[in-house]
Amino acid sequence: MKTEKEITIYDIAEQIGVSPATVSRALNDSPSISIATRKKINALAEKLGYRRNTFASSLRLQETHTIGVIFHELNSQFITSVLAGIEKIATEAKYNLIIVHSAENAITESTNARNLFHKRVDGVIASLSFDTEDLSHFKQFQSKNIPVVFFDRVFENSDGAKVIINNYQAGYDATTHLIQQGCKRIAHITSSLKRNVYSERKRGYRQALEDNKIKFDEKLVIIDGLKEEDAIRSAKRFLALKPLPDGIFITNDFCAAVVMQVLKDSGIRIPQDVAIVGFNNDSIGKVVSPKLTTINYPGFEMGQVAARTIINHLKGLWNMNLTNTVIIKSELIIRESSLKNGKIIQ
Amino acid sequence: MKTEKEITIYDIAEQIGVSPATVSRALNDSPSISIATRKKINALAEKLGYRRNTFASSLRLQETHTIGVIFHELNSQFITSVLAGIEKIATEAKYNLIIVHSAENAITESTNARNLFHKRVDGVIASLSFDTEDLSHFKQFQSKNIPVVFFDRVFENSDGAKVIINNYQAGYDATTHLIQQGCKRIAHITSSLKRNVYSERKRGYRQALEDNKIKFDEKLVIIDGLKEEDAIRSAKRFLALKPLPDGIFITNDFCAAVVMQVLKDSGIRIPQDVAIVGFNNDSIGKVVSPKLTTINYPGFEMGQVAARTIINHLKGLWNMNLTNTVIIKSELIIRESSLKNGKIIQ
DNA sequence: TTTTAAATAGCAATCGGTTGCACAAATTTT
DNA sequence: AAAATTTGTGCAACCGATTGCTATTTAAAA
Repeated sequence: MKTEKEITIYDIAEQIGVSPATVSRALNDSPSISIATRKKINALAEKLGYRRNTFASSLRLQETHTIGVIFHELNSQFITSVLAGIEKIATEAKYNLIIVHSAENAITESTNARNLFHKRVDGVIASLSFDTEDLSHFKQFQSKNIPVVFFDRVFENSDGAKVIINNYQAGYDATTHLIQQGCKRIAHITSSLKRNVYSERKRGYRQALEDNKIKFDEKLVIIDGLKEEDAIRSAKRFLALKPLPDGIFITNDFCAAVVMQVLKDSGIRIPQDVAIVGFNNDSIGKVVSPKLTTINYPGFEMGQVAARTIINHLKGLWNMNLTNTVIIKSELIIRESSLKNGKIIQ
Repeated sequence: MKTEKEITIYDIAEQIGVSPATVSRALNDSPSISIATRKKINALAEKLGYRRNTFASSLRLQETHTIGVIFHELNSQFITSVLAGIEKIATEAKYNLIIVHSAENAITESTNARNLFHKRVDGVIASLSFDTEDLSHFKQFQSKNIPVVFFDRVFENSDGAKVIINNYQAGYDATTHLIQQGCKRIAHITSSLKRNVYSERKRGYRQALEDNKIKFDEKLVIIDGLKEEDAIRSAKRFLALKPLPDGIFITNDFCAAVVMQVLKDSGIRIPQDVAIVGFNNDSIGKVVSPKLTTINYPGFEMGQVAARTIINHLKGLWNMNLTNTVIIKSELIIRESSLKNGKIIQ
């Protein structure tokens, strides 16, 4: 079906009158070829519209210059920022990306891992799905010495490199802020505690309560998914709590926005009746009213660090297994939704 | 660096005592190999953890079974839905995807196209960036008979397959709805009129005004980007209009949400003072107050249609150039932000 | 039983780029 | 001017899967 014939190094070699080996070396800027020859070959290649056959190359070199990215879902600004960060570094280093997502499903994640393995990625960057129970599907990479870097959702006590934030601290800060605003009874809407990000935030939430002499109550912890319907369900469960809490720490901005909407529809005033703190610093937080207090989660930076880690490892610049965990800085951003007293910042 | 040796068809052939050719055929379920042999080979392949070397295969077959997807930006639910739709169909047909985005930049788009070309994708699905002026960077695909399908943002009078909605009709419907709600002076916040989606919507907006004997006024058309800062700027320009219009048709939900926020901050009541209709049916529209009236833009379906079109073409099931343009259905979703009178539907 | 046809599997070339080693030419050193 | 280097290129063997053509075996037909 192809119309124009594909140009190969053999064509170029023939036209210039050198061997294909010389052409190959010239195109790779090998110093063993004279500059004059190199120039001539590159010029002709350009003119003929030569494009390297990456399959032939990968076949011979046994490497793909490709990094696989596995993540849970494409539904937040945080995750798109991470991808942008990865993309930036990968592009600079001339690595290709194959991006797959698990839709929060452990089986899909496993299938995706298998696919990446078959596509022979040189390395993997991953964030775990909701219900992933173990890392067995990443073993295949280890067996071929393919590096894997986890970000965001990780198994904290597993081997390998990880890029995370201090979720415990973030949860602690968010809760402390609510307490400082005068909240006495604070609920926590979160998601699968199998995931470090949520369990750690909960730990921070709990510790902050206890440090302020507020009794931790498991009944105030509402666990569900992060989709719209899940958030609506969570909000309803919140509304059923008696007496109604006066603050909520919600581990996701979109979820927080939906909950806020449901509460407002029920005639609850925010923050006067219920103060809310979200998580992620998604742009949605700035278009809801009141604007959402949240934790800034630096996705772009996280993506960059993850990509840089794996690429440097692949290039042999450092051994990844030594640098085990990188912790990125996060911080509380105070807006209106949590301000029972005090001024509006921002 | 690899630890475990990679299994090839030669290893399998040797262990079973057949030729590599037989193994290859068996793994591809060729009927020219007896069922017994096929079973034996597949079982051993499985046992040894064989993985097909796709480079060797692509090199030999001169096809990659990969589709490139170029789109403008990863910032809306619409676009992630499109990707999900493409992904679904591609996965079912065992096609791989390479996904790149231009960040609304014509030069990046061009570079991306070049990269996909070098990676020898079998086909391309694309939506144009903001400031793309011409389709010259897609010529390279035509020259090799690589099919290209455009979706959403297209050049309407160019050759090739397109998957779009009737943007004119959608703009007409949105504006008519505002008029029916009693709006007399309706502004339009939109984006680059180089893009069909925006120019067509504007055309619909204008026609609706004229059909209802409202004079079209170019001064009421505000053109800017779609990011948060752009939307804030648009909102300020809107606020400077004298007399202030009583309705706005905004061609993007996120943008509409931001504008709404700015207007509310200025003490404007929505929809009483200004009624608003957005576009895309992003989930953000349901968490702002009042909830946003919008146009449902079926991204998932659009992605599926685009992918199906190109894959069927690649499989030779139909000739894409004959089926020129597919129009997907869109519709007005009425929520609170536009209801000056009438009941809330939802 | 012999001939013909069908089923099964192998040979060997091919896809295009890379690279260790060999070799010739140009340059420098003795 | 001869010997020792340095520089620039070519040869040929990979990398692994695929497939047209051929050869062999087996089953069916004459």
